[in-house]
Amino acid sequence: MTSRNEAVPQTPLRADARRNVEALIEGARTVFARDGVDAHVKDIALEAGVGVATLYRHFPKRTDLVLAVLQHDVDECVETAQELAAAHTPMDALTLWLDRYCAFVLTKHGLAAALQSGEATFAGLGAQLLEQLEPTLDELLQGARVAGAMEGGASAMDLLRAVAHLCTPGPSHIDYTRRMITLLLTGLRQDPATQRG
Amino acid sequence: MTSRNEAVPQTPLRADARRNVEALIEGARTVFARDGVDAHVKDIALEAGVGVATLYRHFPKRTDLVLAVLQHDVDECVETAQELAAAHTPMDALTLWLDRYCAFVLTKHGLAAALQSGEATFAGLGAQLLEQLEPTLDELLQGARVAGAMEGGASAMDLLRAVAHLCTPGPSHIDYTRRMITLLLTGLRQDPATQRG
DNA sequence: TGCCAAACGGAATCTGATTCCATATAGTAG
DNA sequence: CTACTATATGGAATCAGATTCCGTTTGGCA
Repeated sequence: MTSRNEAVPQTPLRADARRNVEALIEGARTVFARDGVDAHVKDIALEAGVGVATLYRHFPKRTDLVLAVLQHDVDECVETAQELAAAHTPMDALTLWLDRYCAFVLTKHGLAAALQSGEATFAGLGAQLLEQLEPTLDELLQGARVAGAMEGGASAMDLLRAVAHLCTPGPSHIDYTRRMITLLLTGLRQDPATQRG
Repeated sequence: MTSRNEAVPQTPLRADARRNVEALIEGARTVFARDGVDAHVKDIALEAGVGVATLYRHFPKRTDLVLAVLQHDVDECVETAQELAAAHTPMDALTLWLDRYCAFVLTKHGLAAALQSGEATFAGLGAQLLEQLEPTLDELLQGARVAGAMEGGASAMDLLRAVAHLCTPGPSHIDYTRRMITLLLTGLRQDPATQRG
C-alpha cells in the first residue's frame, strides 16, 4: 500500500481531502472492474461520493487515476512475494509468485492494455510499474539459481514483461497462459543463447 | 490483400466509392502511424481527401477503420509465409516468418493494444485476426515437425498469441523480444507438460 | 442526354472530459 | 469558543472530438 514514489506534498493534505483520495481510488477500482478502463469519469466520482471537480483536483488526468489503481495493486504484489519467499522453497516460491503475478495481470489486463495504446501519456509508465516489481522477482530468481534449480539467461525484467504480455489475452485463456509460462520456464532451464535458428 | 471476410455488398460499390475506401484505408494507415491509434477522425478524412461523412459511410465506427488497416496487413503477412515456405527449409521458414510476424506486431503494437483495452467493441476481434494467421503458421509448424526439428506441445494459435503479446512492449525492445522468442523455441524443443513445478 | 439512387461535403448535434467559480470546511491563532 | 483563511468542494459552464443530418453532386444506365 505504501508506494515507492508517493510524492510528499509541500503542505500535507487536509483530512477530508485524504479521505476523498482514498474513496476515489477505491471507487475507481470498482468502476473500472465493472465498466472497463473507459468508464466515465462522472461515474467514478459518483461511486466515490464526490463531485467531478474533486476527482480532478487529485487526479488532473483521467489516466492518473488508472495509474493510482495500478500502483495500489503493485504494492500488494510486492508484499505477496515476501510472504511466499519466507514460506516456501525457492523454486516453489518463484512458481507460486508467477501464478499470483499472472492473476494480477489478468485482472488488470484492461488497464495494462491502456498503458500500451495511449501513446504519450503512458509511455514508460508500464515500465515504471514493472521496475518496482523487478527487485522482488529478482530475489526469487536468485534464490532458485542458488538452489541449482535453473540456469537460464533471462533476467527478472524479461520474465516480468513476458508474463505480463502473455496474460493480456483475457481471463478466458488461463490454460493458454499456463502453457506458455510452462514453456518459458522449460526454456529457462536450458541455455537458450546457443540453440536458436 | 484480398481479405477472407470481405462482405460482398448487395449492390456493388460505385467506382468513386471504391476509390474513396482505398484512400481512407491508406490515409488511416498513414495517420495512425504518425499520430497513434487515437488520431482524430477528421485528420484521417483530411489525409484521405474526403469529408467525414464519407468516412462514416464506409466505416460506421472509428474502430472499423482500425480493423480495416489491420486486416490489410494481416493479408500481407499470410502471403509472406507462403513465399518463405517455398524458399527455405521448414525450420528456417518458421524462424524467418516469426521474425516477420514479430515486426508486423511491433509496427502495429498501438493498434493491437487498442484491441485489448476497448472492451466490447474489440472483444474477440484480435482473436479473429489471429485465426486468419493460424493455418499459415500451422503449416510451417507441421513442416518443422515432419522434418524432426521439434516436438513441443504448443499449438500454432498458442505461438501466435505468445509472440503477439511478447511484441507489445514497443519498438525499442527488439532484443528483449528476440530473447523471449528464443526461450519459447527452446521450450518448444522439449516436452513441457511434465517439467513444471 | 436525362434520370435517380448512391455518394458526398460540411454544418449541426451529442457525448463525455476538463475547467471555473461561488460556497463550505479543516485547521489554527487569538 | 470564535474568527479567520487557505484548502477543498460541488455542480454548472466550457471545450473537444465523434457521430448524424441534410441539401447538393455524380456515376452508371436507359
